[in-house]
Amino acid sequence: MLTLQALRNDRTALQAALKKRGLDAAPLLDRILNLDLERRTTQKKVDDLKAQQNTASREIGDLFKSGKKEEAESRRAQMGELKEQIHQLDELQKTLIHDQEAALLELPNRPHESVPAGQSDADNEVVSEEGDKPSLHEKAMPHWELADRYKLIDFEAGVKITGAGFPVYRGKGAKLQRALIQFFLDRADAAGYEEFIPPHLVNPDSGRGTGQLPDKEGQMYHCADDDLYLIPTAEVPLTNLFRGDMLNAEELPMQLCGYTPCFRREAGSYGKDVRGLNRLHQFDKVEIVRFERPENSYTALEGMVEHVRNLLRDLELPFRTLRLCGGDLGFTAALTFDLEVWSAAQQRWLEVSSVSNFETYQSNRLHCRFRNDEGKPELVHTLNGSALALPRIVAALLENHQTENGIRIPAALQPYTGFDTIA
RNA sequence: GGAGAGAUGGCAGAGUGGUCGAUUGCGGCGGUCUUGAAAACCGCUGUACCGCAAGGUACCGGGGGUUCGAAUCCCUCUCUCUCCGCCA
Repeated sequence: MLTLQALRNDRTALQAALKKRGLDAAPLLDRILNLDLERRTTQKKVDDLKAQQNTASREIGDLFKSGKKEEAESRRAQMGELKEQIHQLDELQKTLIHDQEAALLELPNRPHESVPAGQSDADNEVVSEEGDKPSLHEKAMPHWELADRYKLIDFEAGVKITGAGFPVYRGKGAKLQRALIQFFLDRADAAGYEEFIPPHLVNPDSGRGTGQLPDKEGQMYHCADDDLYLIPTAEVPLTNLFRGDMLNAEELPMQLCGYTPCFRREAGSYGKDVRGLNRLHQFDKVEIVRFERPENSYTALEGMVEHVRNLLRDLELPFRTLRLCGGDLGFTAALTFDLEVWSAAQQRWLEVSSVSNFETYQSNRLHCRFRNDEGKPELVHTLNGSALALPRIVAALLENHQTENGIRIPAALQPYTGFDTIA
């Protein structure tokens, strides 16, 4: 969430920035600032009363010690009303803080100045496009047919043992998954990201830390008996690693990566969008995460995008980079670049990576800080990106590299698969 | 699952009802000394909120209670550790 300070300091600019999301933040900002004013007034009152109480208590203690018992007793008898007043104001203060916190949680992150205004993904800005879209032979198929033909993925078996959206990978299909994971992890390692294997279930505090809770509750699988959530992305456990911590300034930037399966309920989709590997309830992903000093975070973001581009180049996939517009920008992000690969057989772009800078939006909720050069605690900037999510990469690999004699494995991946063709 | 112990500042670790926001050590910052560094010595060093400031208030795992007054007593929850049981 945004800091109250950011909101108070420069409300006009904030309101203008949020407009790029298509959000009229004025009523919410008014509500928060009014609550803030009331909270401060109450604070002043209650602090004064408590100061009175503290002074009186000290004096009563002194009276007892110096043997003036009667005077002490009479002073003590007078404290009741003061106590009651304090109690009531304390309760009011709690309500105000709670309401203010709740209102603050409703406010999305402030878009970076480079974010274009816009309603939907149609308004995203194409930053660059790279690679040649292949022209396929006449009998070319979409990936779900290829997966079936070469016995790489068994969608029906997944439906039987679990349900739709839980594919079973088999044979070379399974090996391809494992090869991609290893390939992505090796590249992340070479780029300086330390590998982590985090838990795949997290507690509610972690869900709140990265912003999945409370608003996106329905998108995660929940284990009710233990009140744990299946992670929708490794971002959740990786970022929460440092929840509540004071980071060592010399250790910044911190670069983490991790492979995990990801679980998403994704209710409400249908049609070609969810066909085959396009949208799944369980999928694999390698995630990269950075904790940065604020002044470096946008340079770091560029670096992360370039890291992902290099992966796509090595996989010989045509791709483009989008700068998300305000309307398509995630709730918690200040700036996001999406990377999309061209799906030749489906004739459409598939999102394979989303790289974002959250600035202090996550770290404020996480209470994750470092000591700046003045020795003062300061919120870090957090960033993350997929590097990469597997299913749509697999879809594009199958479709774009298909020939009449089988599917060609890109050279960079062959050391990992141990085969150069799927036939 | 059973029994016991514990949770205090960046870290370690004292503190069992009244100048305790908290002794001390480490770490960090500044200084003396030194050509420089180390060592030694001296000093400073938590966070948040209110306030122009002076200052005030809160925070010793979370929540509640007792009391004029709680890190300290009581209740409760969470977590950690040790031992036992079960298990990959």
